[in-house]
Amino acid sequence: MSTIREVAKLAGVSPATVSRVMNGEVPVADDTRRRVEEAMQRLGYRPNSFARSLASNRSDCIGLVISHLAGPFMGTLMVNLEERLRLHQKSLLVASGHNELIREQESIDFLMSRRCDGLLVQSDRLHDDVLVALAAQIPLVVINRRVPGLESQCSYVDNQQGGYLATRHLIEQGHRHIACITGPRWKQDATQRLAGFHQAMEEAGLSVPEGAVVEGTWQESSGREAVDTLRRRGLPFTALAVGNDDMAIGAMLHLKELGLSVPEDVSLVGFDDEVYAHYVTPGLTSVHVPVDRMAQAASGRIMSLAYDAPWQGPLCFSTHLVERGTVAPPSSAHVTPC
Amino acid sequence: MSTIREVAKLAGVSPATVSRVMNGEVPVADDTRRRVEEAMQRLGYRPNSFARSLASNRSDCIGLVISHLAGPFMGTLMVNLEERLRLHQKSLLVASGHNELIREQESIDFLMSRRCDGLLVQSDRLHDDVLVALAAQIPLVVINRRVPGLESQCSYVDNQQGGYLATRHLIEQGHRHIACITGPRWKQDATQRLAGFHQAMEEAGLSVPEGAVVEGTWQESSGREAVDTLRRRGLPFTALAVGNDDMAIGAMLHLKELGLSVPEDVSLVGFDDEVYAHYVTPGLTSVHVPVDRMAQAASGRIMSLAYDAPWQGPLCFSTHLVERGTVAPPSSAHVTPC
DNA sequence: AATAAGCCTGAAAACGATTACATCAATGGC
DNA sequence: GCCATTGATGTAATCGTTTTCAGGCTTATT
Repeated sequence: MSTIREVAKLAGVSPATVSRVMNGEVPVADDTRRRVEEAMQRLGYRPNSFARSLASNRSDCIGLVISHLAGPFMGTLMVNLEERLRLHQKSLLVASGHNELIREQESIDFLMSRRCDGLLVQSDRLHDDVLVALAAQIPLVVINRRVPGLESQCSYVDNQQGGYLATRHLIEQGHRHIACITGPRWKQDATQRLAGFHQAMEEAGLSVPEGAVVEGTWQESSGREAVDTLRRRGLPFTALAVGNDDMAIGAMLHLKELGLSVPEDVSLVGFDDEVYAHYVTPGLTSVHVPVDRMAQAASGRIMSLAYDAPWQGPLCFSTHLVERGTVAPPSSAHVTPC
Repeated sequence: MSTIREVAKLAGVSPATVSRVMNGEVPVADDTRRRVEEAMQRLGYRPNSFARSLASNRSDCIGLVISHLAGPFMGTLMVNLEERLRLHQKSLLVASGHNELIREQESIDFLMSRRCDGLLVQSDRLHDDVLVALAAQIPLVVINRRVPGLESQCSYVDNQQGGYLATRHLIEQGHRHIACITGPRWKQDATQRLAGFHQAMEEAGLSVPEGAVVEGTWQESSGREAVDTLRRRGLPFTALAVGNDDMAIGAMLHLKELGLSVPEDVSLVGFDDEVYAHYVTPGLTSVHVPVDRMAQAASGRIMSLAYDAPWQGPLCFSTHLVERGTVAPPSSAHVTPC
């Protein structure tokens, strides 16, 4: 493996000049540049990234902490992040939080000890103030979450607007008795979606009876259980606004097992618009989340923070409703299906 | 940020000794070790990974090339890889091939220029000989593919056995007219699964008529199209062995639209056992692929190649059938449903 | 023609670890 | 009691860049 010195020698210049040719900030005479480039070519020169980092104190790496790598839209997230970063010759160093607070913290420590130039963090568990403190130490962008006081470094989706959209759609179809299956309360996206539900109900002058909101775990199974819970509580409902697609599908399959049909007896709206949302019959109406745009914004923002790249654009994205087959007007016969 | 020299000074030893304490290969007196550790603690010392890499010519990074990051089991794959590597304080550098040959090659170049200590490659497009040549340059483990001459560096699933399992299951249920929807011919896993199909058919003395095998694209839509193709060809079939779950679900939904019921009129077996395989009704019977074990083996193997870590274990894993509701004996009335 | 203002380039000092080699003391075998 | 071995440590070279500083050469300004 050849070094910058060998290239310099072959081109008849100093190592400094070779460095300048590579980094292209400082002006270099055309003739010199050509000679250096030719020499690099001839030797198949590859700059040593360790030496470069040591001298420049830059790693050209961006760290990514994901609370759960196998989660729903992590694939889409990573594709978009990786693509954008690589355009700028930056690498993506990935660490998983494995769904545990302590491991998320460890991941951050790990990536910091690797001296990443910036950090992208997708985490529900870390406290707001931990993130604020972190942002003071290193260029940071928070993904899929809004941290008060750090708005300009958070790329996220307007989950409340999504919840509102889903619920208003049900209301517009004539539903008055709408229950809600929400995600874990400690997750920001879950509570925001729930807030949107309440907002739409209130706006329509509809009351949300005690017990009409059931907390699930995001898992399909908890969607099934939530249906049982609602029935046990004896609450009448003709529609369900559900916090994500998995729970919605769980609820839907379970309703069918109970002999109720969707959307005739119960209408349903999911959230996330997963690829498999239309695998159920009828296809699940759901709220689409623009993960790709969120990821692109996050990478743009981290580039601007870590490398002063020019950047502008929104950091908060709104959702839209994808109508399939799980919503219909309530049949008057079924206003009280339980 | 403090340096090794400051630690050495505070502990009253030489930098070399501090280095030895950190790396722990060479013996250090207990008393000295304690003093050094205390000094590191006091200063909050973090070794500079750039300097370390430059001097030791090791990056402690493993590169991962994924042909398509958002693909089906990439999440599971990455969780397991990351976890194992981090146990050994190694980082995972991720690059995506974005489903194009040229970008896969670029990804490899990119990771090589980063001087990763080893490479994990999941690719269908790169030629066998490219991979063999690559393995001569850098510790390499190929994921989900068997490269002739590189068997000891490939972690993969026995797709043929899986295809065999699926087809034999259909045969055992009494099916005689079985069609197959396969993935793209140029993908090794697709052809292997198809080979398993042929093996089972042959073993049972069943012929595979011309046109009974339709090539799809792995996408759900191509499953639908394949059903049309088969019907257009006028081939009688009572069962379908399908190359993956998405196409299987596409076929299933389309059969229903055509007024055929599953499994009464047509039985179906998918492949991959995706989380959403049971979202369709009835749940899709499918072949389970042990991605986690494949990933664990891959990380163990790359550790052994790149860092001489002890390692042993299998690199080829077999699948098993997960029975749900899409397979039943053929009803004699429907031997020729088309 | 003298001076100033750019350009372009080279010399050399970082950057902060690892590691080959040397040293010295303590131990053990004979 | 001598020599060889082993263990613990220090010295100093090394890894391959980037970057500061200084200087030489052009060109423009007066």
